[in-house]
Amino acid sequence: VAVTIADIARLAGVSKTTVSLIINEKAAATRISRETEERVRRIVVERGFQPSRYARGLRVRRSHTIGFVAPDFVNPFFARLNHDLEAVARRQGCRLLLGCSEDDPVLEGSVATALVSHQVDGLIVASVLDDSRLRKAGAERAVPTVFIDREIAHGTAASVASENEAGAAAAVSELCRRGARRIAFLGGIPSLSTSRERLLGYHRALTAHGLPYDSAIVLHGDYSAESGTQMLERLARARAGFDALFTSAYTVLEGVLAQLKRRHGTIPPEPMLATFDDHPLLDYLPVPIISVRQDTEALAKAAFDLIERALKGTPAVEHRRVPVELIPRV
Amino acid sequence: VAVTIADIARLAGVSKTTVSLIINEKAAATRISRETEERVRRIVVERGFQPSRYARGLRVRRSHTIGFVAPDFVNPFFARLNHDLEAVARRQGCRLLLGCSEDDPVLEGSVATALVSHQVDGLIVASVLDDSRLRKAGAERAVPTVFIDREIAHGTAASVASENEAGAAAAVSELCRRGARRIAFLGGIPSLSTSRERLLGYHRALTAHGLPYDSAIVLHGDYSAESGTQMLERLARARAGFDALFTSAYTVLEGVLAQLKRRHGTIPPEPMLATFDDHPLLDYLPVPIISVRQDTEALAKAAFDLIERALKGTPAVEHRRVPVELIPRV
DNA sequence: ATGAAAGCGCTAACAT
DNA sequence: ATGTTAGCGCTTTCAT
Repeated sequence: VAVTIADIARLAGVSKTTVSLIINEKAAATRISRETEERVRRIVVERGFQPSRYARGLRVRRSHTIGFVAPDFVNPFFARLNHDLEAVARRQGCRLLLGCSEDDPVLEGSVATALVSHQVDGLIVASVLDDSRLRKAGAERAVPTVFIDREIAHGTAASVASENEAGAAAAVSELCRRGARRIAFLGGIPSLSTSRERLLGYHRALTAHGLPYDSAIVLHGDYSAESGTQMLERLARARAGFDALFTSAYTVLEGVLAQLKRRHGTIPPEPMLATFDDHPLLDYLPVPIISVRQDTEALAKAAFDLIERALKGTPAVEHRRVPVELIPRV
Repeated sequence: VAVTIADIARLAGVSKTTVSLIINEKAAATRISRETEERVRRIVVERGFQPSRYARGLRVRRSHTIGFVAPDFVNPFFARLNHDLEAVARRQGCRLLLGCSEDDPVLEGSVATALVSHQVDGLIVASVLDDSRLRKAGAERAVPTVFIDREIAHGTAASVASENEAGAAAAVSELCRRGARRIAFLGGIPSLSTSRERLLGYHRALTAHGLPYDSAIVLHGDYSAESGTQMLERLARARAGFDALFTSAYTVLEGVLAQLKRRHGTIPPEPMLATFDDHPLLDYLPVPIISVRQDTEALAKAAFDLIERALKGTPAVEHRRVPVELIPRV
């Protein structure tokens, strides 16, 4: 059914080489005459010829496809990241091939392998793997990989992430400035760099404001709304008082809000709330929620930049950090 | 670098045929002895052999890849759709290849073409094309295509969409039941089936409740937040009174909320608000927003089902509708 | 129960 | 300025 390069060649009365050179814009070498080029191009358009990526990929070993694996594409942070990655891919003439890990290390592994077998030119992954599992994962990839959002084993593979520590510190400081004295920390998967760094920022802000660190009000779970709900319940049961709450991700905040509403019928003014990540609708809640907005566009650009670099044979293991924006909401 | 089927064959002391048969689970024909199979499998695992999709695709004409083009992956509806499509693709051993149209017909065309040139087995598209442009678009695809969310030219290609009319009618009826007498309709791109059908539902609900249809409070724009803001401004300037507002998509609602907040400093209890689409955070707004939740999982499943069917050579042009859920919020 | 060989559509080195 | 040819890694028909 599909028309091949051979068809075009026959139709134009030239060789496949000639056609190939023309469609790949390599007629530049003045090798091909103006008129042959015209003629061939006309026929190409006429017949709607589309070179097969498969045949080409088989030869050239470039798929113009890059893989993106993330735990969840609904989470507004990853949704935006996804959107922005697609946009920069598009500008580069690439396509994004998706894989969802559901924050499950095993699934992540199989999904990444699947993408590799699809011959992606590069892999961008928001990984749930902790450092211990790294070597195994690293081994199976001959594909340029950059870790995004979550940094794995500093020093092994390139990565791009937000300034987690500074962002968390800014948000927690803002809580302090508003008079909070006991701020609970509801974290995500504790082994991930995001959680660790945000906890560090929390700690730093506490210290800066002369507040003590109390592990009784520092909880961990995973990055799901249910986990947010559960952590808040645990906190309540423990009767360790608190007047403010910092959630380390949007999803966790969602769970917290659900639980607050369930308990109070509405979102009460106390505890004060701050969160990593942002969402437009936060502007309209009855209480002012301090949030930290990540620059997904910059993250996306940086990730591609690193992939590009690796593809060009400069496999520098670089770690980039992107600034975040504090949205105070008064 | 990569290990090929020839390597495995050599290592195992068998032919490529044998290896191929084994990795494709076609040893079932008892053709291959138990022990050869074992041996080959061991070596495959040992060497981490991954057959090249390109070579295979070249032969078999199946990429196990399907394309998804949507206007925006941040919009929570499309984010969820994207997420769910990835999940069902994964279960089928397929991957999702992304393309964003930004609700621009030209971009949509080029992005769809790009996906086709990547040899996707099928195309799922939330199209911004209106009926007039259809023939052109349809022509370039020899690829099984199903339109999702937005139905193009009833009768030409398969489609899956929500019960837009019923959903809108339910939401608007709920507004009536709460005492609304003049309900404004803020639509999206008027040529799209979603807008038309939701408008129909609005109309039907009005009629059912004995309310007149007044075109002065029925506006159209596009599916962006800015458009929501502008429509609300136009409405205010026109001084055509209204006591309730129905937005035909989440994005439009976002723009409306932004404008309301800008004007009143907060979201006022009047006008009453209802919208197509849903978001978890709507639960926590200070005013009860009636929303209509689409069943993205069902949409995703249906879309794949139709693609599957077409691939199996039953190219029935089918139009599926999936029910929506009214979330009243009192 | 297994192998040889042709060929999918393309690119690129090497003629001419 | 243009053509020949040898693969890329795989599947599949046809032998054995």
